[in-house]
Amino acid sequence: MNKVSVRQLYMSAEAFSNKPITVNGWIRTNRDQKSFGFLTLNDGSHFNSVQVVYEKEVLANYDQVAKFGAGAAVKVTGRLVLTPEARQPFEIKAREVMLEGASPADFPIQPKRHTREFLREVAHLRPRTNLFSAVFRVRSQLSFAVHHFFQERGFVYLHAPIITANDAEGAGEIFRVTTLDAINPPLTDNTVDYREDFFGKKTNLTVSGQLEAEAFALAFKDVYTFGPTFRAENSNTARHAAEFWMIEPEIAFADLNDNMNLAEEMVKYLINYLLEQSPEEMAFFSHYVDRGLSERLKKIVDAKFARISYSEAIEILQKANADFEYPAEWGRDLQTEHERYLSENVFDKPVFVTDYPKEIKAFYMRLNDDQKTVAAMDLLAPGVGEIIGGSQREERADILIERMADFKIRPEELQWYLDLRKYGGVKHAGFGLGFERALMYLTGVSNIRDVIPFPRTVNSCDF
RNA sequence: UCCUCAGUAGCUCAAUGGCAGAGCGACCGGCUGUUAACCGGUAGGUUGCAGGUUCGAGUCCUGCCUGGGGAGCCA
Repeated sequence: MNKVSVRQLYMSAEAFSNKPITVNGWIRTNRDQKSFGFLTLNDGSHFNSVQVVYEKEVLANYDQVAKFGAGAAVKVTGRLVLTPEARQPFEIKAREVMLEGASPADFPIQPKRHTREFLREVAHLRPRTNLFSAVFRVRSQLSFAVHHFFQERGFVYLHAPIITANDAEGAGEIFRVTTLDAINPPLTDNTVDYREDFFGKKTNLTVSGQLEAEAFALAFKDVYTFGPTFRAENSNTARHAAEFWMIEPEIAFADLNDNMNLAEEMVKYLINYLLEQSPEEMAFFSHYVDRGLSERLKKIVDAKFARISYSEAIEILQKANADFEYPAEWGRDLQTEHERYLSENVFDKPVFVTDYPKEIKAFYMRLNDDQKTVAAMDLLAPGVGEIIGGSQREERADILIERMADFKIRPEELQWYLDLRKYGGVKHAGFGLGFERALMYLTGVSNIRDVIPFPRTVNSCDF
């Protein structure tokens, strides 16, 4: 028997026309009548489902099939019939419908509208809904697109460590990694003695693979990381998670402009990739999740991203005819309301903001000639805010050491990082792209918890 | 962490301090082409938890828990 996926049917329906096939999947809806009925069957291989027609005079178990509930798994054997005049392009005339796994009446995903909040509580079952079926197939596609983009350009993919002893990145609160007994840890002078811990020192989950990526960039020239990242921040927003994935390219012999060019090229590549590879899903998002999404994304591909300096941004904001809760002021970080105003009102497309005051950015960012700003860049996208943060890195050892001192980072903690400047150091740059933020931007899904299979956030680690 | 809104049937929501309800879903029945089918009927409740005020609390007060939205932090 020819076992096929629903995707195969949609890809080449003609080839299967009138042929006997077997499809395995889960019932979305079951509508029975007196002598025949219809199953909507989805197997996850395609956004769309396939309609199965079953008839009393064909199926010996008709009465049982008519009672199969939503969520039940079945194996359907029958003949594919093209139905160009009907609402669906084809259907399966069943010769046999076998129950593989029953689903009682209390199956939570019923054929009715559910809120995202409710579906989060049944995260193990929500992939069987239209929305999450689309989201997670696109998530898979987008991961692949990221690799495609960099591999086509000769970048080397680097697996940065998940566990690290770097405590100096300043990228946020960390999760401690330890095997010590939490109730009775080894003490020396009344403080926990991490020399007795697994690694013989304090260790934590990574907050960024950047420092390691820099080491590899200064060997392979163009590299990227793509892996999980952990932040123990007590953030309670729709765009923060404790565990998320980040893409961090790092390019050598390159400056901030090269960096922005790469970021812009990548964002456009990812959009194009999804529009081509996931047309059904993107059409669904554009219709039901964020109206007009596809058209907006297409416009972005053709647009030149705006680029302004932080100082220019402050000027625009100060002259703006807008009622900000906090007025823009040079030296202070941009508020969310400022970022939104810039990306949504002023430019209505992604905008790079560059050259921030050194005090509000990380120690490794390259000091500009004005001695007041650093070669940093944030990409602000309408609707989701900051999706990329990056910079040209400080390659001058003496200045880097001064900057570390400003941030109270002892050089011996990052001797290996300083070594990179000592031995063949060269100008280089890189950025971090929040994978989920990109996914939110590209799908129109507005809560990060709805683009992560099993999200981890403050006070929530279920499943 | 702060501000704010909410928590009542499986889900989404009503209910002036005075009998706890509807729609959807489920279940049962009907229907010869349905497609988030349609028509008729049935069942379904510790009103988030713990106290308090009151003759009487879903409703008012206090504390806690959970969730949404916003802010900060950031990707």
